[in-house]
Amino acid sequence: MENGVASTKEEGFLSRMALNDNKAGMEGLDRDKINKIIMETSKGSKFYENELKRDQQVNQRITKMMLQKARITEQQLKKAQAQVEKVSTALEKSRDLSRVIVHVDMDAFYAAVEMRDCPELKDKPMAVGSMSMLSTSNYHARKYGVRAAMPGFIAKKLCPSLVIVPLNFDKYRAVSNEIREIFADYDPNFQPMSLDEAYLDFTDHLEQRQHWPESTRTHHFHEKKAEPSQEAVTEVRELSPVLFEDSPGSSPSPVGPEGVHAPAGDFEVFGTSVEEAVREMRFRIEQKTMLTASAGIAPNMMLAKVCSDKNKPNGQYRLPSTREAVMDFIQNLPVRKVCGIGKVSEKMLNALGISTCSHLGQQMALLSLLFSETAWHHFLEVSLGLGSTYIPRHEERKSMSTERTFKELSKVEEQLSLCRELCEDLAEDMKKEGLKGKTVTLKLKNVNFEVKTRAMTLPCAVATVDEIFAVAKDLLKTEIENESPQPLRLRLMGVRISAFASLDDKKPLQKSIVGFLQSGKADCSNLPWRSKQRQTEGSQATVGLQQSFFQRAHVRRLQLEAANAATKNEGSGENAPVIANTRTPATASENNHLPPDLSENPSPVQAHASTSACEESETLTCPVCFRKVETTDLNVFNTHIDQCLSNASQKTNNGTESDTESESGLKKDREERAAVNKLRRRHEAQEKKSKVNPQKGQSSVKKDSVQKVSLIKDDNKTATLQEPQPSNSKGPVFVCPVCQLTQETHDLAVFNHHVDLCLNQEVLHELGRQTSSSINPSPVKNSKSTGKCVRDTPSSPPSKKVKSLGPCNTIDKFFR
DNA sequence: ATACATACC
DNA sequence: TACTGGTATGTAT
Repeated sequence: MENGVASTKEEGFLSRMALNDNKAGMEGLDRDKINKIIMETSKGSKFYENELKRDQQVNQRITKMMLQKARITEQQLKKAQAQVEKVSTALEKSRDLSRVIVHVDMDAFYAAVEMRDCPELKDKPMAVGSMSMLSTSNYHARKYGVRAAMPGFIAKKLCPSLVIVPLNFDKYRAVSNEIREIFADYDPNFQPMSLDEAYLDFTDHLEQRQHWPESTRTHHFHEKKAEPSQEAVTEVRELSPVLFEDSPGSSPSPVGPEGVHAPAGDFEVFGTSVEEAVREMRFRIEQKTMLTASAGIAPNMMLAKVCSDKNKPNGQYRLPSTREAVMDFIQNLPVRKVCGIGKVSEKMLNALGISTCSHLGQQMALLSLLFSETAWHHFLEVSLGLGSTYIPRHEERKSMSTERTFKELSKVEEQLSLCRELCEDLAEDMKKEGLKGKTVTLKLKNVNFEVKTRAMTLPCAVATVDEIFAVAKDLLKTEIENESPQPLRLRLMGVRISAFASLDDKKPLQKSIVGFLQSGKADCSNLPWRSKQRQTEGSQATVGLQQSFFQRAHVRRLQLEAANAATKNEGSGENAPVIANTRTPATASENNHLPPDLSENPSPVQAHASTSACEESETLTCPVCFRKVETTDLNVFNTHIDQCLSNASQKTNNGTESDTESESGLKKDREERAAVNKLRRRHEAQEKKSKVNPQKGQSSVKKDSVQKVSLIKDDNKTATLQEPQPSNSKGPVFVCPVCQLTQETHDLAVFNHHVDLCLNQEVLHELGRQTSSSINPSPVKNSKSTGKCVRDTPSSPPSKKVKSLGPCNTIDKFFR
């Protein structure tokens, strides 16, 4: 039975084109009528044709999946079931209901702002955006089926009286800043997801709040109304733009056990419960911005997100922190509501007869055979109502891009100049953030909506217009050539830059240490497996230490700079251009049938680009004095650092302190540095361990999955193993994150023990570098042990120099 | 490393 | 007339 597979093309296709009515404010619409209008308006357009094509591709994927499903044997299924149960048990064990996570989301944000600022709009269906694309719509308009991501011209067909207001980002950003100030009062580490949305961890706030006096929980109405006797609730509503007719409404604080009641007047006292705290936050948002927000309260992020949608607009919903409540809540939840499951996943799951989370749970064995490991793990977590209980710190950006849609562009000169413009914009943005990246990607969309990306990675990071354009132009040229004599008929072009080398400085090596300094957590905040890890006491402690150490280093640097004001120092290499001469792609750049523009090209760029060398490969920057040391020899560099350290401590203590004190000052620095490293590494390694074994320390989830041998997976969809695995081996091969040596054990405890030893070894090294004769943790079994714990980054290839460390390993400990 | 697809706002 | 733009991540090669 081909149950679920779209019986007709039309029907299946609707899922892609049709109105998405699972969002708030869309209940009880005339769906069929709306869909008919959407389809009729779209039909025959290039966009429509392309969507059809993409839908076919999804259908093919589904067909393939169904074939795969048909080949599954009982045996396989049973085995898979066992596997799923194992993982499931481990996940269950890791369930943490102790956190109170809140997801806040402004109601129809852009539209609400525009309505607030233009009362004329209040009673009208309106949307923000353009005839080509809408960003959001108000609740009036939603009744007509008008919604975000719908082109304005279609929206107009649905609702001819629709008023479309152009975007005004600066305004939204300003409002966003206002609400973020409020968020920070409840969770200083809140995570903004966009201008109008954020996750907060209320746990700590609530603890504090229990001891707060009423006065601290009292908040005033911003505008004193003429009729002060009115009930607070009513007043709140009057302040808000008319977004809701039949909205659940936040304000009527249910007279909960703690609901301290709102006295009539110009203020309200909020209780100490979660609900009260969240209600208070929303109240303050409304008072401050005259805009309403909705919120979800749950024990993890995934659930909080779903909850915030539940009583939208201007409402909130709390899911109690019990396993039972969570499981009940999940049962009938449509999979599409879950963050991360979009149109396509939904359609594939539907094809398997899965539309709700309970189905998901029932079909896990099957899903584990048909989907990638990451995918089915996600499904499994969702089906158990699990999600992240830790709100990760805002991570550093990984890419930056700019793209533009326009009327057909086919002339080469115009394409080139547009490309240049994009590069200019991008370079400007890069400059603002002081970024440099190694990979430049060109994105093209032709008039048939077909998208292409072409990328090139340079040996060194770049940032300037000329550097970026030099690459983008070559990529574009190549595409033009490949298509010729036909022209490229473009409707969109974009340029992206990624693979950032470093933030403030250009040295890749510098990144870790500077990032560490700034974030107080080094790069580990970037690591993918960080997400579930709660910050440890240890890393908190680091902050203080590292500041004292690095602050002194900074002071030292300033001193030196002052002293050497006249000397060359900075200038020479610092801003040297950075394109390597190997950059130019081997494509036949000249000699072709291109208009002169292509070969004419800014030769200065070329010249500039090809003559400049990778400066970062020539020098290292001292973490103490922050000056460049012109050497590639790490021993030399380490000697320099040692000198700097002793200089620094001597200078600091100069005259005022005795020799012994100075001695101890030096020692203190060293110890601090060691401690910083120790803690940081511990933190990192902990997290690396948790990649193998993600759930808070114990019980192996990933381990199980690592052990999993691909069961079915003939063609694609092979389970990705964490480590390359000898095909015969009976288990995973663990690689120590510290010494990078392969540990051939299947026992996680043994492996963890090894890692701990390795870490301790490092600390010992750090503390008594001169005296220590290495105390090697005996690798459980190692392939090429020199006995030294020389670390090597698993992912980012370090410059060779770091690898080829001599006996002194100060540096590789320092950086990374 | 590159290309493409999916997802989110 | 007209179907975005910015970022991240997963999957396949």
